[in-house]
Amino acid sequence: MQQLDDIVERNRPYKKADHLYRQHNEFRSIFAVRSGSFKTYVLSSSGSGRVTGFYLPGEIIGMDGIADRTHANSAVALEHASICEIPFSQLESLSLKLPSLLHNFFSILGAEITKDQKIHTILSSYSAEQRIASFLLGVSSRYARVGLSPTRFHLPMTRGDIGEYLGLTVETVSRLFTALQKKGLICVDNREIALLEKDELRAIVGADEF
Amino acid sequence: MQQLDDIVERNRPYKKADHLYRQHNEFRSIFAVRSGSFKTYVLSSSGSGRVTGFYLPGEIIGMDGIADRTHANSAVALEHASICEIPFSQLESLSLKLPSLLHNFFSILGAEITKDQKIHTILSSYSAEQRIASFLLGVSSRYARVGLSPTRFHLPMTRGDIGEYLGLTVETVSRLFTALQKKGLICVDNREIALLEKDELRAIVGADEF
DNA sequence: CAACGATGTTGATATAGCTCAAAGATTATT
DNA sequence: AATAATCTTTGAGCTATATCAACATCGTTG
Repeated sequence: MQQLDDIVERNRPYKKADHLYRQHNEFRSIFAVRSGSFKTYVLSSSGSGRVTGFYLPGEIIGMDGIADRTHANSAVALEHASICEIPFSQLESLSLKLPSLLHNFFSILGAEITKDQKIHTILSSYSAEQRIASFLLGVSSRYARVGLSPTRFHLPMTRGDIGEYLGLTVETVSRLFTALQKKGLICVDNREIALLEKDELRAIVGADEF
Repeated sequence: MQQLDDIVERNRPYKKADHLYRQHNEFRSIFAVRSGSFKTYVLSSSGSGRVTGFYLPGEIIGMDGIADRTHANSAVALEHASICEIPFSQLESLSLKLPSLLHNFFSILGAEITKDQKIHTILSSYSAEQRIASFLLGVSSRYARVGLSPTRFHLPMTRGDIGEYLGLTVETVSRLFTALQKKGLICVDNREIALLEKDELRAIVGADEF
């Protein structure tokens, strides 16, 4: 643990809209979010970006660069944020000496794979309402993991970001937030969300997740 | 290389519809496809499965189990197939001794992550026609990688499988195959596909892929 | 070889979510 | 404080794709 701590660099804080890295940048490090949040996105050649992920405190960003040593996404802060930078080459060499570190790191990579495959299922088979319900429950349990409230939280991203991430338009996201509120399942005050009826949200998603 | 070879187990061949592993099975190994092909899928509680991936010769299956030591998908042979089984715990301990093996393995995991994120973009923003074009070009370059023709190939999966994978219905997949054929971009004879105008397919996809 | 189940195609119709538009709310900038 | 820019909401109409249905083809098995 001490040895891992030694290779970690605590960077300057990032403010909203600061980039952690950009698409095609050389891959050097992965980053652990300490506070705040980031989104990753790709720019299609037609200009319009698509959000590929959101990263909340305690989560790891940057694994999109491991394969070909070039970042496939850009990563940008959604609000004031701070991170720990972990130089990949040092992580790699330290892994060779610390089996438990290697094991943990494999788990982190595996979790990223499992997470991405779950989104595949969501995008290929869920209705708009199911996507939103699933998204809210997902954010909820991610906040819970770091000791924050799973029922009342702040969304750091715009409706547009959520839409891009879930393959929906802004308008659809907005309408569904309103609709879920009318049904009494959530309470929306701009970006402040309260999940009032988690079980009903789970019922909407249907699958045995969360 | 010899040491890696020593831990690899060459299993009995699999025939169509044989399972390599099933959802919730304990994770023990990853598998390299030697010949034939597999699909991975999840069963939603509502019964209907969703295909999460196709695996062609030279590709690695099973990384969905690394995170929590339990397979998140099932994997089933689409045709006669053979694999190499690589017990994960042995791969892990061998990685500690062979830095280049570790490095390669990280690259493989990274490539899986990059691939899954690309599908995310496809599903969240491409039209049905773009999805099909992208899928065909993807299969083409994957066959090319193992020395097979990138312009004439056999699809081992059903239209239904393709539809589930791309978030489309069977009917839409079928109609688009017909439509692309009418435009003269591809030639379809049941599961035999010829890509006649790759550049035009690329133009449909639009992005700078392939 | 006949017959059955699985797969593939095509057509007609329905609908979920998109597009376009406009106004209101919030946040950032001067 | 005023203004601009961005974000959010709501409405009306449209369209890409789903759904439903019927039939054709393929491949397997008795």
